[in-house]
Amino acid sequence: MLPSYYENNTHFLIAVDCIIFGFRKKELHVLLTRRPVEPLKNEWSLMGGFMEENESLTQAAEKVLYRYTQQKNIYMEQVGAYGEVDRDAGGRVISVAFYAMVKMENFDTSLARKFDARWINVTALPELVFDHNQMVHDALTLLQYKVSTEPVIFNFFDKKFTLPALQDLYEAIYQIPLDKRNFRKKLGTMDLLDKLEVKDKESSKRGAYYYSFNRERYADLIKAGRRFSM
Amino acid sequence: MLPSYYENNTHFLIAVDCIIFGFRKKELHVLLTRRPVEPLKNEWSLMGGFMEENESLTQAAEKVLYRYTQQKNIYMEQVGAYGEVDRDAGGRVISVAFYAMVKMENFDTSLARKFDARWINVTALPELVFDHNQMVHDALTLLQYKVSTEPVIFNFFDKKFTLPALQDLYEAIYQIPLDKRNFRKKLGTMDLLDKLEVKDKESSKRGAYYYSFNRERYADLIKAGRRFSM
DNA sequence: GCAAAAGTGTTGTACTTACACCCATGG
DNA sequence: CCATGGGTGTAAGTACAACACTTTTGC
Repeated sequence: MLPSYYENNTHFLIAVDCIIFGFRKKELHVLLTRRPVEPLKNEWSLMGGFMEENESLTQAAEKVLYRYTQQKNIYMEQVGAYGEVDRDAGGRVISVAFYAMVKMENFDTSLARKFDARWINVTALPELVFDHNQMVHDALTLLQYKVSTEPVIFNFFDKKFTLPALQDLYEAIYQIPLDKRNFRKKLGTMDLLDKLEVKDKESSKRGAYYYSFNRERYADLIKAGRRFSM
Repeated sequence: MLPSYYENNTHFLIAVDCIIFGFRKKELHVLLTRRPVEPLKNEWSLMGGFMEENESLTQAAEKVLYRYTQQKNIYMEQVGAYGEVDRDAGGRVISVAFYAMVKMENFDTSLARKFDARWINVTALPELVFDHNQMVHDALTLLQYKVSTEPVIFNFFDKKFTLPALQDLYEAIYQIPLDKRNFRKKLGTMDLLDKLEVKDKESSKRGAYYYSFNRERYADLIKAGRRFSM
């Protein structure tokens, strides 16, 4: 039996909206869909869903992510809660936004048809429903901060990546060009990447070496009181 | 009439919890209270309240801040939403945390008696109810970031402040000692403070000059593409 | 053989850190 | 006159920014 102090208060619908980021061909994309229900049916929208009774906010977000990507263990972080009274034209809904980094190389394109989902370049977003444009903006700001202070950018890749691709990704996130030599020097001084034997021959004739992120050396760096910085 | 797509979903209690920071005598404090209701009645808790029907999250937080401080226009920022299933022993409640910076010099001590409120040094917090310790920790992390990148620290003062007090405050927030000369040099290069005629004679015999933050010059600095950094 | 992308070092400048003494005043 | 906190500059080290040419290879 719940205390009446609790139950005499208003109850609210809670939604979770996910800003799903992916990287391909030098561009940072967001996974959008055509909103399947009224109001604003068929307008562009983030991937979302209502929170259910026996799940945490995090679990609700994981559920949404799994539904639209079929991937598990996606890197995800909360952006914040959005609670303006009129933010959702369909009713009083408080929404909690999460951003996620997915490996687009693994993305199942049949999902796109099933959910009417499309990857849209973050620099060319259409008008989204409700406050979703604001959410994307806030998510990108947070993403910029995160990838500059923690080695989370590697979540966009499936284990290995080339340095040109990594630089392209940082440039797409920061939305500024970076100097190639300075970029590689800075990466080099942290000594966190392992150069692999293989090259990516798809995006150039010469081919670029693949690298992988070394978690053990990152742990050592942190233990030594140093920090990731890009 | 609401679409059934909306109303067929579970509704939740939403609370707002405020981490109210204040600064006095070289120490950063948080305003705590003894929880007035069951469960965990009389345990240490943040200031909070349930969200009501016709208010935004921000308005709900402002309401809580006003109730416990009687101050308006308090600088406030959202920390995030907390939604673990068992986070509140009294029922299923999603809480959104906000931190606030208040001017302790203006604080009305009669409020302390009325609400059983006490300022507690942030380095010596007791065990708080639910996930409130986590909220304070997250709020402090965010506060550290904010005061290093935006000139928001001045919200702890009522217009004027001395440089020793400002340095003490940064040290209390960062929880590391700072070098006095380097601190003043860095402040000086941004040229955002106006030296006043008057001195504070309370905390030393010689007295320290008061300064005030110059909003116009800060706007100019931003316009010039530069940024606040401390 | 040439276009297209990968890879590689140096130098000047700006910022950060470390550090010690004199000053003003109330008691 | 002395204890207490306020105020001031310099030099070394580190990090950042700017910049151009050679290498590889598919076509």
